[in-house]
Amino acid sequence: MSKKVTIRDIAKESGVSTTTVSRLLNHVEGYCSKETEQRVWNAIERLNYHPSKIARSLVTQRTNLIGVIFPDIYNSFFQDLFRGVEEYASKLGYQLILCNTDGSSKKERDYLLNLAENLTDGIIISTSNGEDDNTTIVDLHKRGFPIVTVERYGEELKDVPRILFANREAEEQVVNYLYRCGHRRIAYISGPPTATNAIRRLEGFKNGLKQNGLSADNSLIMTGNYKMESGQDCMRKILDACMHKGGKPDFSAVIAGNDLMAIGACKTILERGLRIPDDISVVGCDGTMLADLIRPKIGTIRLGGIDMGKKAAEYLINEIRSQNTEEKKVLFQPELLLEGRIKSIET
Amino acid sequence: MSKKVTIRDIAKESGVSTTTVSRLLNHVEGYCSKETEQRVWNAIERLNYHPSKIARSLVTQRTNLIGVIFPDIYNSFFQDLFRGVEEYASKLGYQLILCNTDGSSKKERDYLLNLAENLTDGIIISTSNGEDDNTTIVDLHKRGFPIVTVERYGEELKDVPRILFANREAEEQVVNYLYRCGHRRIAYISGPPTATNAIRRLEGFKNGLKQNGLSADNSLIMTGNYKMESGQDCMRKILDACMHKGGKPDFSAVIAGNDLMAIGACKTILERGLRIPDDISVVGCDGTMLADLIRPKIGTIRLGGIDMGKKAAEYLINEIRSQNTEEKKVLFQPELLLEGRIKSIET
DNA sequence: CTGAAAGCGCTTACAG
DNA sequence: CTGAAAGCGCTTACAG
Repeated sequence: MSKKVTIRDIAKESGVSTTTVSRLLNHVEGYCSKETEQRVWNAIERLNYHPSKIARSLVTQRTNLIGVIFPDIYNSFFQDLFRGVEEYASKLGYQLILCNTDGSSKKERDYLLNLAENLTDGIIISTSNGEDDNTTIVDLHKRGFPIVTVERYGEELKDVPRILFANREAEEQVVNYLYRCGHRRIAYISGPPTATNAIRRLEGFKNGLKQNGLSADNSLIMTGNYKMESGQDCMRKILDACMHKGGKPDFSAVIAGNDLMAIGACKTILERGLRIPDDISVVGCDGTMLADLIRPKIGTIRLGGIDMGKKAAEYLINEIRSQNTEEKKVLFQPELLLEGRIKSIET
Repeated sequence: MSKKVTIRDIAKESGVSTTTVSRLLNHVEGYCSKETEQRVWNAIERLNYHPSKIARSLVTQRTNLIGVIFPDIYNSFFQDLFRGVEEYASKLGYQLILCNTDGSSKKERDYLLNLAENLTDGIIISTSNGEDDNTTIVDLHKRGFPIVTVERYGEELKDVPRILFANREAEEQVVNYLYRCGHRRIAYISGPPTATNAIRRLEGFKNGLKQNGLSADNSLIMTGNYKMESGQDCMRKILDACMHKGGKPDFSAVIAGNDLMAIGACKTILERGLRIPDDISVVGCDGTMLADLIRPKIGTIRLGGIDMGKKAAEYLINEIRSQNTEEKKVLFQPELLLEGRIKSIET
């Protein structure tokens, strides 16, 4: 790489001090005659000068970098989240460092420490999609490092700014909707029991049953791991256990903890020669493109990842700029996409 | 944020010089007695010291940051690419800054300059999915800045390390396969004519026809924009123009420039009451999860985004470390996923 | 085995 | 309107 052009070279070239060049670069007004200014801009152009962000950061103690930590770039919720953060943050001059953890607590911890102490001005960390270890987050927050969590739960996080999704309410509403459509026996395929949001969704499902005077039947509830294959497997087990003599299932709907498992369930249902939604209505969760693309369409729940990302960025940047110290906590409400995707049953 | 702990504090605390602390931190061997070393580690632990990456970068002139620029985080090819880069680069201690351009040349240019001159040690930039402006890339490369391109074409890039996909060959092979299955009239839905890879795929399609003694029929070729809706639209137009009296189409297969458009085409086909693949076989391109998930399955072409990402990272890191100055150019070959997804026609 | 000192490329009080 | 100088927190020849 050809010799680096520094602010000194510009100062020399245009016959001013580095102070003046720096002021111009940072648009500090009123310290420079128009004529001098022009000379400096010319020199910058001529030498093709670009100030070093690193050097600037060392003195300003800000990098304008935001760390975003999540477990899985293939998951559309996190894609949405990233887009939301980016949309908000890029307008304010921040760039994003994206860290993929594969759900590993160790990676999560490494990234957190790595990004926190040095490199970024703040961090947005979402759920690990598994068992969340929050100790490092709490540590950092206590030390005053700007950090915002998304979909992480735990009493220890109560002072940390956070973005949450109403998981329980979401599944309750789905059950209510199904009930109104005449469904009385509903199966459930849960995400991994280590993931808080999976637990909450399952709780919501059970609450929903109770609210409608239905009782939970354990042979209709299976535990998967948020992957498609587990949706297939769980559906197989449920169908094996719950068929009427006539070859028809003794339940009329299945809810899965996410869209991928719901799609897995669909595969099994179709393989068994059953129809969706005529024999079984299927509802996923996440509002992914997949739910719209597959035929027949399945019901799903939109989480609003983009808006959650924007809000997370807003909270974080306020923290960074120490504005607005009021409590930062928001619960995002579900948007149900069920219309036309659920069979209505005469009751 | 509580007062920052610096290397000075550690030096003072453990009664050595900052030089010694620095050496320990950087694992420069043989400059420290075991006993002193222990004192230093203790102090680091006690004060919870984390060295500033920024300060280090200023003196070493390296940030261990790699910029990754692509147009669309929702596109699975770029997700694969990112994963590949990450897998390779993270092992060597690099972190990634991800920049989403939405296909905008201006954003692309801004990110390039922004990342290049200051922040990152090198950049991997993929196609913009539209008309690619390569001038900034060439500039940076000439100045000796490490940069690797993925799926960007143009004579001006001939000296820049690059990762390419055999777009032409891919579609040629698809046509050959379809021909062997007995297909004689094949429709094509192209990506945007501003995108070089779309052009090449279309060329490959036409080459394939020619190689098999078939002639291109313009009423069977439509231009979309890589989005699903355009696949639907194009398919509609083709069907409107090319139906036999009996309500059956006068072609037996359609190839789309990517999976999303292929899925759009499927929707239209099914809406018209036609069957896949019995009436029309469908082939996309990208090897996305979508192609496997939708029913009926459609044919597709795997690009190998993860491997391309790994190779890109390898090239880039070699450039950064000035190793291995031989020509860096590789053409990735397609892997066809057509088995069992194409109708065989008696001829 | 250890350290004093220069320097990476900026910004910013302070003085004029 | 302008600049000399200190300093951000490290690394690294150089000297011992």
